[in-house]
Amino acid sequence: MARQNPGSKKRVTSYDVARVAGVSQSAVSRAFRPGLSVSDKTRTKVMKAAKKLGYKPNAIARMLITQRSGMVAVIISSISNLVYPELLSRVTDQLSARGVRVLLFTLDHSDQLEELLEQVWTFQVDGVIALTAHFDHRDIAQFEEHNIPVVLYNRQVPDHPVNTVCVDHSQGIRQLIDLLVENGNKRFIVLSGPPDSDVANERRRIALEHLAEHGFADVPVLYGDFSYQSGKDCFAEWMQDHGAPDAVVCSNDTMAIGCIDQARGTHGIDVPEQMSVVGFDGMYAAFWTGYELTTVRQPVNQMAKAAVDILMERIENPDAPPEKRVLAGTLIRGKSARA
Amino acid sequence: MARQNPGSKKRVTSYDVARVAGVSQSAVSRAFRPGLSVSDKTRTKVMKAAKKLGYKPNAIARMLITQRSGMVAVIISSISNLVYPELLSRVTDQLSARGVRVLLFTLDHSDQLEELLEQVWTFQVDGVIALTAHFDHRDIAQFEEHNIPVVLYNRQVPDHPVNTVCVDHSQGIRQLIDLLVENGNKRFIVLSGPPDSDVANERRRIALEHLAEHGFADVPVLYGDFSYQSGKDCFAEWMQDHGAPDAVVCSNDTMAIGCIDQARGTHGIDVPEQMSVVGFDGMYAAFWTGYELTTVRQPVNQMAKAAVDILMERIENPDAPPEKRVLAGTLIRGKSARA
DNA sequence: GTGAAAGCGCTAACAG
DNA sequence: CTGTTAGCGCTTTCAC
Repeated sequence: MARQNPGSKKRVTSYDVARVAGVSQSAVSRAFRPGLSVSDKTRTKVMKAAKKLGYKPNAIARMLITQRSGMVAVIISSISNLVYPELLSRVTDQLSARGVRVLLFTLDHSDQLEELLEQVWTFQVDGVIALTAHFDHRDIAQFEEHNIPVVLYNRQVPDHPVNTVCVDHSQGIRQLIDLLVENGNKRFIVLSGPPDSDVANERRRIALEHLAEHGFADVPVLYGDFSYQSGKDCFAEWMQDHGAPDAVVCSNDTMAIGCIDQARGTHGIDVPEQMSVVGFDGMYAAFWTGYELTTVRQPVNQMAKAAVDILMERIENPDAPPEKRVLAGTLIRGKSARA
Repeated sequence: MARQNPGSKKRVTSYDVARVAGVSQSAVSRAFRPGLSVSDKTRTKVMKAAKKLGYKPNAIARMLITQRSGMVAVIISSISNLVYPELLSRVTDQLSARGVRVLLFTLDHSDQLEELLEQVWTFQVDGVIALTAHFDHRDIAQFEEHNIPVVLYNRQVPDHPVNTVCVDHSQGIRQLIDLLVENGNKRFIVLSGPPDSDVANERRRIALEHLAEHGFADVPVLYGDFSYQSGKDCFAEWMQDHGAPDAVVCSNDTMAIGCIDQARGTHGIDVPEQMSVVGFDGMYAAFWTGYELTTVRQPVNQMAKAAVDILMERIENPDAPPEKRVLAGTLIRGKSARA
C-alpha cells in the first residue's frame, strides 16, 4: 500500500461517517444516493459528519456491487486528422453531461487492437465508442459475447449489423463532384487516404463512382495517409509525369491543404483559378482565410450526440437492435474550387 | 442489473475457473498475475479453463483490494489550441506504455473545476495530469489532503511548490525577440492570450520584459483568446487606428496564423517583407508551407514523457518532494519573420 | 425510515 | 507451491 505513507491517516469510509454521525453504515449509503428514503434529520447528521471527516464515496466499490462502471471507452487513433480532436472533445462533453466518464485509448497500429480490447473487457466499461478503428465481424462478435455495446463512427462492418453513426458520404461527395463538373472541370485526379482505412476507401469509391456517372471513367488515384505531408507528396508525384489536372478530389481536408500548398508553392499553380481542390470534413483549419476550402463539413456536434445517444440507449436496454444513423454534411462553397 | 438480460449467462468469475480447473480460487488469481509462484501445471490448467469459459479478470475488484486504480486523470480544456491534441496523444501513449489508463476530463469553464475534482476523488485515480487548467494553492492543498499526486503542464502555483513540467518560456521568447530586434524591427505589438490564462500571462510578461530590455517600452498589447479568429480580430482592431507595426509577437501559433491571414488577406501586408509575425508552440500547422511560422517549438514528446515520469515517481513514492522540470524549446527560423 | 447482514470479484497474508 | 481465510467499501434485500 504505497500510498499509506506514515503520517497519512487511513482513508475514511462510510463506516467512519456512520460512527461519527451515530447512524448505521447503510444510512450513510442511502444519504449519498439521491431519491432514497432517508429522513432529513438523518441526512443532515450524515452530511455533517461526512464533511467533518472529508468523506467521499468510493466509486470503485460502488462499481463492483452495481456491476456498472459509469465509464465508457473511447478509442481514437490518428490525431493528424484534425477533425478528430474536435470530435473527441464533443463526445467527451456529451458523455460528461450524462455523468459518464471517458476512458481514453489510443490505437496507433491495428495489431494492438487485441490487447486494447483485453483492457476494455477487464475494465468493465459500460460501452465503447470507436472513433477511428477498423473492426471486423470477429471483433464485433466479441463485443456481443461480453454483452457490451459499441458504436462505430463513420464505419461499418460487412455482413454484420452494428451500431454506427455516419456522415452521409455519398450525398456530400456527390455535391462536391457535381459542383466541380458544373464548373467545367474535365481532368480529375483523386488523392485518397490509405487503403487500410475504411473511411478512405469509402470516400474514394464514392468519388470514382460519381465521376463515372458523369462520364469520367478511369480517374487516376494517388494514395496518401490523410496527412498534410502526404497531400503535398501525392500532388508532387503526379506533377512529375503529368500536367496539372483541372480538379483534385481529396479524401480529407488535411490532404487538400497539403495539395494546395504544394500546387501554389512549388508548381506556381493558382488555386482555384487554374485548378480546383476539394476536401472533406470541414475541420477548423479548412476555414482559415489562407485556404477557405470547398469541402463538406461533418456535423460533428450532432454526430457526437447521436453516437452517445445510441450508446446510452444500448446500455440501458441491451436488447435494442443495432442502429445505423446517417447525418447529412453541409456543403461549404469555399474558395478552393472555381465557382 | 440492466445488463443481466434474459438469455445472457452470468458473468464468469475466478471461482468458476477454479471449479473447472479443479484448483482453488486463489490459484486462479495467482496464475493471472505475472511473477507469482505457480507451478506450470497449475497455470496451464487454469489458462485452459479460463479460455474455455471466456474468463477475464475483473479490474474493478482488483482496484478495490489493491487500493490502486491503475488510472490517471488527464484534464484538458481548450482544443482550439492545436498543440494540445498532440500533447494529449503523447501523454496517453506514455501512460499506456506503463500500463496506466487515462480517464479524460474536459474543462470548459473554470467554475466546473470543483465538480471535476469531486469526480477525481471518488474515482480513486492514482494521479492527475493537468494539461490546461488553472489551479490555485487551495486546489493543490486538496490534492495533498487526498494524497494524490498531480503534475501541471506549463503552469505554476504562486507560493506553493508543485510538480510541474514547463517549456522554458523565457529562453524561447528571448530568442524570438532577439531575432526580431536584430533584424531592425522597431515598432512592436503583442497579441496576447486571455488574461485569465496563466500561460498567456507568462508569455506576455516575458515578451514585454525582454522588449523593454532592448529599449522598447510601453509596447501595445491586444488581448485575444488563443484562437485563430481572435488573432484576426486583434490585428484588425489594431489596424483601425494605427498603421502596420514592424513586428507582431503572438502568444501562440494559432493567433499568429490568424494575424498573418488578416494582414495578408485584408490589409494587403506582405509578411514577412513588410511585417514580421512570431508565434509560440510549434504545432503541426505552423510548419505548413502557407505559413512556415517563425516560432518556438515545445518539445512535446519530452515534455509528455517528463510529466508522466514525474507522476509515476510520485505514485510509487508519495514522499518525493515536488519537482519542477524545465525544458528548452527549439527556435524555428521560419518565414514569417524577416531574416 | 432504519439497521443487520450478505455479498460484488478479487488479492494477500497465513498455514500447510 | 497450494488452499483457506479475511477482507477492500459499498449497495441492497430484508426484517423491524
